[in-house]
Amino acid sequence: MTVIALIDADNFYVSVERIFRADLQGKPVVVLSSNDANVIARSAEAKALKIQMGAPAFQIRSLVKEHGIVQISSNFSLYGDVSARFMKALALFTPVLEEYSIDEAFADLSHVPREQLREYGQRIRATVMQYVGIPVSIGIAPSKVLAKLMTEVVKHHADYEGVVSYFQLNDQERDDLLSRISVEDIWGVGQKSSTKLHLKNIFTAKQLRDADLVWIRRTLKVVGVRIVLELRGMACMPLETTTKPKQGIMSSQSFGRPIESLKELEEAVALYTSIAAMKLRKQHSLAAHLSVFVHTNFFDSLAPQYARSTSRTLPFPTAFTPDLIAVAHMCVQEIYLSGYTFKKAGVYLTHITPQQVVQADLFGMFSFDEHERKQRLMHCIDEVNRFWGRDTLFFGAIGLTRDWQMKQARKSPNYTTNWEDIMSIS
DNA sequence: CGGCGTTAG
DNA sequence: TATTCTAACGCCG
Repeated sequence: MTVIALIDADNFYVSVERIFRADLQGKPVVVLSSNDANVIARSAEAKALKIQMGAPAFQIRSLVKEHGIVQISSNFSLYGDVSARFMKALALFTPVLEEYSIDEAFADLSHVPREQLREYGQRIRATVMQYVGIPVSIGIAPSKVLAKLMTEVVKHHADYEGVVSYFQLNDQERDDLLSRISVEDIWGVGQKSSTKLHLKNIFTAKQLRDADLVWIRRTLKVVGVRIVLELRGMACMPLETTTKPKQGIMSSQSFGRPIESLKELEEAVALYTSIAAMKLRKQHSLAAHLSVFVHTNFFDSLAPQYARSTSRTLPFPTAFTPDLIAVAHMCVQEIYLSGYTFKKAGVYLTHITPQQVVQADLFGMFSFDEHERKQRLMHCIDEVNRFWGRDTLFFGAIGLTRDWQMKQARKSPNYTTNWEDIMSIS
């Protein structure tokens, strides 16, 4: 039988910040989204103060003052780098590893004798703590959905010491455990599905596990059937061990301040296009379709509202930033309306194909030589920026002032990815 | 195949 | 003053 472990870093972003700031231990800490707008990670102490995930920063201001909560702007290059080290540490324990998200991985532990699973889990925890410096929780089970559930359980019961295995429980204990879990806490069961289940008097994980599969298939489709089977201990979600190129690449951001002019909107869209194109090249892909969206501030009930998107199919797949910016600008010009105050814009690249496969277009506008030249140019720019920092070379269309860019007042240094920010001991 | 709905972190 | 960002998948027409 398959043995799957889910290794989940505790409060990952906060834990990463704590690696470099010993003074944050034991304190309530939150990490904020871009524009320092929302809470996107909370330390255990912050959770104890009832700060909700996603809470707008301005809503927790009195709590911050009262309890001395430390607020930190998100630093995704730092989190990404620590995540890579985390995954590397996990790879020491199994060749079959799915990097599920920035702070979680599924590992196949079928090779470990059943009675040694918990001890093995403890070794993983200790290793990650020693090599990376972050605490993790581990749930072990015969399926992904159950492993996810076990990880949630372990986080709420200190006596498990960070590792719990479904295999250590007898039937009665499994039933008891599943009866104490609400359906909405199951991985893959969201708000809409929960409501449907509640109407059928299904409230707990045990009730869902024992539900009628025909009704489930009719109501929650194949996704629901898969979840039920997994709850029964039948693995039907295989581990995805290879990283597939993204099928869509999005770059969007709320502005640091409202934008009214077409010129500034064009600059912002040019910036987002170049970021998206960079991600595209990083995974060695080309895109053949580009969409742009803009909208006003949905939360400002007094302001006139406007939201629109449009897209273009490109004559041939490309990752050449200037060509993409030119198309993006056509899109913005099409949807821009003066008299509105824009809060957010974004660029979405789709119809993504591998770089190697270049298909000449039907109308003969495609020149392979030109394509090669453009690829070499972008490669040079990427290399320069990789070495000297991402803002070293950029296209003029982005603008020079960019004072509409997001605010991040409380960002930690890039300790591990920028020489300027490396720690010094005095 | 595109658009929509749902879920996730 | 202030409400994130990104991605995947399944269904339906």
